[in-house]
Amino acid sequence: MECPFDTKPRWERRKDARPHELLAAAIDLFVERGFASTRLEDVARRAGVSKGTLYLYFENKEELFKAVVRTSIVPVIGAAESSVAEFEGHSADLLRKVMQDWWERIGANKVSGIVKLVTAEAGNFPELAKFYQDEVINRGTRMISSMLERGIARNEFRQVNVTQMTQVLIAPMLMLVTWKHSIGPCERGELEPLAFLATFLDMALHGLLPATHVVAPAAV
Amino acid sequence: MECPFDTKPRWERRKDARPHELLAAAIDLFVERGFASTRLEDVARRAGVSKGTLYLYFENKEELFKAVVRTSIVPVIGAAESSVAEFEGHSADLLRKVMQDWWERIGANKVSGIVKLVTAEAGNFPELAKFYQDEVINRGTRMISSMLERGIARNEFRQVNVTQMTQVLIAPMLMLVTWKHSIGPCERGELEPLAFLATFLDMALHGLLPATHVVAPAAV
Amino acid sequence: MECPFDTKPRWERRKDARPHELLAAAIDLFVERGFASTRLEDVARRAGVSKGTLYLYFENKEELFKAVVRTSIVPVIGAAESSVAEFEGHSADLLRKVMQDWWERIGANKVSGIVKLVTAEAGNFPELAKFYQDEVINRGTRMISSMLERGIARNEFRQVNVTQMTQVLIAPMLMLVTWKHSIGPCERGELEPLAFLATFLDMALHGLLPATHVVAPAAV
Amino acid sequence: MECPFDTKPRWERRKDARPHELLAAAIDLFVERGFASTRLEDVARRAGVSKGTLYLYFENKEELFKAVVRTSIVPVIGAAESSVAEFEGHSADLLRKVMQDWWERIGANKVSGIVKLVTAEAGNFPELAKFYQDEVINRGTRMISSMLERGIARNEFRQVNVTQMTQVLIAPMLMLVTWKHSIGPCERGELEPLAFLATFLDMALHGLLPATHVVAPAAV
DNA sequence: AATGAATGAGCTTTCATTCAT
DNA sequence: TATGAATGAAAGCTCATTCAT
Repeated sequence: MECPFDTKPRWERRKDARPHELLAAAIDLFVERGFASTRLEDVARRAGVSKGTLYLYFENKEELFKAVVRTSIVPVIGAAESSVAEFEGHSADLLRKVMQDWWERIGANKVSGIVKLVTAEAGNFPELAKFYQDEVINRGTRMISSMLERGIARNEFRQVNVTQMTQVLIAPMLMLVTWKHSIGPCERGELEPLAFLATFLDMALHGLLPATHVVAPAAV
Repeated sequence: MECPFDTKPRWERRKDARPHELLAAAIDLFVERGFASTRLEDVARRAGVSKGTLYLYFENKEELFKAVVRTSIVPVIGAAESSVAEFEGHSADLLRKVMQDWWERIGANKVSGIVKLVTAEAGNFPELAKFYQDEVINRGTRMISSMLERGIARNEFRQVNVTQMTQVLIAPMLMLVTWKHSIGPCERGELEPLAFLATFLDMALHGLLPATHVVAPAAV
Repeated sequence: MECPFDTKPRWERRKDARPHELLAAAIDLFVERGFASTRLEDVARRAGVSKGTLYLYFENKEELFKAVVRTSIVPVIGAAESSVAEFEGHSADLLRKVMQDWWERIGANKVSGIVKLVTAEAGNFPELAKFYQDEVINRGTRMISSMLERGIARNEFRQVNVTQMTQVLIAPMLMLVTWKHSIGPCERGELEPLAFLATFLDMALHGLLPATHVVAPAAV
Repeated sequence: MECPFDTKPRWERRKDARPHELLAAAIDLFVERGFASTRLEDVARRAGVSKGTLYLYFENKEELFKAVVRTSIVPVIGAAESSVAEFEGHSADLLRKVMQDWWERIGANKVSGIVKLVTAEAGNFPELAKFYQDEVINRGTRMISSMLERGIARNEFRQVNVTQMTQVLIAPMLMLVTWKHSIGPCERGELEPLAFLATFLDMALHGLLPATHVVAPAAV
């Protein structure tokens, strides 16, 4: 006789869990092997389902990848947008907060591998590139720019070139991610990410804050 | 008098030119599509030869790639090593020179695509990763470290942590390359590479030069 | 009522039958063309499937070949081992039985082509050679030797050199197989295999049986 | 200053030697690797010439192989034919002589590899098969048959079935060759070829000689 | 909803043969 | 006569996607 509880067939109980399990498996493998080299069969196996099942939930490999981005990265941008919209303090502190959140939710996380993957393979998958551009880069860029504009409007930042400064702020994140997922693992002398970010922020704020501010140089 | 019919031979014998032509085609395609996605048939076609011809000059795809690295990147490292060995002036100027040379010969060049390719795909091709590690990363790292040690020995630099500072100096080059070959092309607001490098150098020298020194922001 | 249009599905799902069908196709083609010259696409086509399907069931060409050997030859050795272990009569009769079984299950059969193939190509495929050595030759040799030792122990055979006599007993089988799959088909005057085997057995028993025995020429 | 003798350019002096050198290289490689697996480039290299040169002397791979057979095997058949035509003694001695000559000039020699190669690959190269059939097998068969007929005509042999006995006489040679070039090298307990041939001859003569003859059994 | 067998285009590599030099 | 660069048809194997069950 079987246990009277939990008699529902497993697949039924799991109906809602499937997409999560598949996405979790997908993110792992995409991060490990990149987009082109990840085999859908492996994703399915890691999620404990068959290849066909994967196609019930995701139209194809690209849609699966988009879903991974949508669940792992886009929400972080949304949160950052909210931070910018709702923050009440000094813009320098807002900037610090946004960078710190990025580090916690992406940089230090497995998800950073997805960011690196896009920089690595976007060229070969134009549709993915476009999707990522629209959903992540443009929104992220806009968010950072709006943060700068807020600072300028409140006279907390100098009248810098917003577009260019936006790139400068993105750069260290991009670098950390590239480092972590390519050269980094081979190197002995680690690039200490938090110290690096701090240095970068100091440098950036040096260019952003009105002249009267004095910033102590950070230890790299 | 020429024959009025199309007398073009089925092929032309160009033993000496072939390797160059093939390497040129290979570098173009590797940069455009990456290692895995580059088809040897396309390389051959672009060089104006057949698939088989390529194999007369390069044992296989990996060897072709190594040859590309050997001809396009390794010599730049060699030149930098010589610079470090032979330079007579202040170590800060040496540092500037090395960075500038890098920018001219790699960063601003198509070759930068190869550097980016390696960061993108090394994980999937361990033998290539090892080759690049040995021939480029280790040598490059050693070269930069020796430059720092020279500065310290001559009391031109402070007693910094050489290993870590080496990474910091590599980082902006890595970033420029990543930027240029992934996000960059999609962006409107360009990251101005020379300005970026200059900023980085200033920041680095700020940490390197003895406290008494006053450094005017340098134009790279 | 059947649909009057051609409703044949693009493919049919025959999981259980496939391995057999593929092995049957493989054995035919291996026997016809040898190992190196057999194209997996042809094997697949003969089995009525596509190239890819073959790889669902066999990891690669060598594994396919091993599977052919395992299903067609190895069991015959197993059966012979059992015969030797269980036989109760005179060792000369056991020897006759084993040779006769070999003829029925291998020599007279298509499978003999596999034996010939191995002698023909083992030199070019060391891994296959090792496999066949382990699974067939060593086991077969041991089986024949044990048969001889049984005869000697029971005083039914003379104290011959077991190792050498084992080779002698293998030789005619090898010859028949070589003959059948190379010179034989071209020849008009057939080598009558059964008569040949009988002659050989008589000769061998002449050397094996104690002097006092008188053996009537046996019909195998 | 150079030696005044031997000033002719090497290629001129070698003009006549070329075919020999190529044939020698070809026989080595055909024996080592078989027909299909032997690369003409390797043959050329071993002969110390270029691939193109090989094609000056031999139309293609098959013609090269035919030439190998013509120089290494056909003459032995010719010699045997002469023996049969000119021999003056007892036919049994003629038979022994022919077998012994075969052993010395083919069986014990590298050339035996060519015989084995044909049994191994004839099926895949019909034109070679036909050539070998005409030049070697048919002539060889005829030669052996004529030897038997001579014996019968001179009342030195019984009235046996010539066709079948011819096959029986070919068989041990075929077996030795197969053994030597496939299973043999793997086996510990060597099949002693000369003893094996002697046994076979005794057995054959037992069937050939008139009843009054008494033949001592040979030690296998 | 779930499965996994089946497909076939695509890619790297090999080598007999040709032919410009 | 001699060379060896160039060709291109194969062949083994992979994997995203489809679809009968």
